Amino acid sequence: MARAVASRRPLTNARILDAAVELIDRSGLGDLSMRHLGAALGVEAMSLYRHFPSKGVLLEAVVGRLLAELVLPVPGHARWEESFRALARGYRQLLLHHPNAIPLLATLQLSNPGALAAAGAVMALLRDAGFDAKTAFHVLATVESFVIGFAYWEAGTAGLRAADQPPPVLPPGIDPYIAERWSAITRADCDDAFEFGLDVYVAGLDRLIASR
Amino acid sequence: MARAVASRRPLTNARILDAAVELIDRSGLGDLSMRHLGAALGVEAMSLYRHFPSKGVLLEAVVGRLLAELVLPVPGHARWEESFRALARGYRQLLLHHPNAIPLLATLQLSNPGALAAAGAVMALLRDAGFDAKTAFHVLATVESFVIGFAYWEAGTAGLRAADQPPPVLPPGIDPYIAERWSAITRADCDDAFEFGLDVYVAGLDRLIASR
DNA sequence: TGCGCTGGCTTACGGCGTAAGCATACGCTG
DNA sequence: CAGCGTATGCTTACGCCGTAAGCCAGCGCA
Repeated sequence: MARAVASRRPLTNARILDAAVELIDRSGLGDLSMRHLGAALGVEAMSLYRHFPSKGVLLEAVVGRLLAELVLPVPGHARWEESFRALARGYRQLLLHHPNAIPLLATLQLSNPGALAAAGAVMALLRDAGFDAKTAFHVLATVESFVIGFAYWEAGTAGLRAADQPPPVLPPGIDPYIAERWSAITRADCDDAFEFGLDVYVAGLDRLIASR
Repeated sequence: MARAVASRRPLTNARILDAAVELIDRSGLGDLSMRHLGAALGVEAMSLYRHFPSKGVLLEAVVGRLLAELVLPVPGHARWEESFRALARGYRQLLLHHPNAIPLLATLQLSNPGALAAAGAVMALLRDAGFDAKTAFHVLATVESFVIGFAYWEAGTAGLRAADQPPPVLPPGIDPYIAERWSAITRADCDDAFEFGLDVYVAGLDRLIASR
């Protein structure tokens, strides 16, 4: 029966991952089941297990594929602050480009080769700028946290609720600025807030350097 | 059969939420199924639907319960930097106290009454300190992002992998400091990194204020 | 020619959220 | 005290899920 299309180009690792990313982007993490993914490829669910031993491993590979999209800074190509900002912005863009995958990236990136490569690039960048290893590591950890946390917040706040029915009921006594803004945060607001966070962080870093 | 224990204290909203939090803390989000939760309470899964219309609503209530643990700053009680740091630390502690619930808090806190109360407290704190509403909102968004992102990273990196079999294989060419540290990040390292992030942020905020 | 390998398919199991309806027991009204 | 409505928990059933186990067509090589 399915023999009719059996002459189809065979499944490959890359084809599966492409389909998985597309499915996640279109329908969200919750709809990424082995059966759906198989159906998207014209194949039965169990066939996928020829290529990935479990769904968990497949998800790790998805994370690797997504992180590979990240453009890493060329060493010594610009002032470190600029490379630093560019990397943070690039990471945010990557996350916003795949908002449904953010929980995945937030959870699984540890020990992922792609993540380690990115981490190494940041470390090199900061050490070239004169930071000692420990401080560079702290910067790495805190900035990565900030970007992921921000994208999470942003996707949840400004993204998901775009076409919701009611602006969620606000309990009384809430801060007036929040009450006004909360239900209509725009992308531009988020851009502003993100750049603000970067400004504050870089300024603080500068001061810390200066005071040593 | 279950009639034997039918004289048990009846289910209440609060009792269910307590059991849910305990179950999450002990066995993780993945094991929080309606059947398990029911079993933990000596009750069938479907009985829970008398008290919560769906699992999603129950999870939102869990988030509310957890956020209620957060100690909010008393207005005008200390220098704003101190209140600010205390709140960030308290939030981090709350998250680390329930590491398995972090994905929940990261996703669901928007529009949650508890979250809005906390947000309002931060806004009040910052406006008392002289920030204009827009800046205060930016600070709120970025700091909240930082704390959640950091706790996520911390729980995943330093927490979950505590008793893993092999330190995960590192691809070659990785940054030497990371290679050395990655597989054995201690809680103290995380404390340092978090305080470092706070220091940098507050310093940057100071400088930004001064330059106005 | 034959044989083993590759890459798919089929079936089946236990667990999930939850829709629908049943049974019990408590508190109110008369 | 009798009778009944309502609150609360139980049972059954449906369609999902991840995946273990085994089957089979067709290809490449000896």
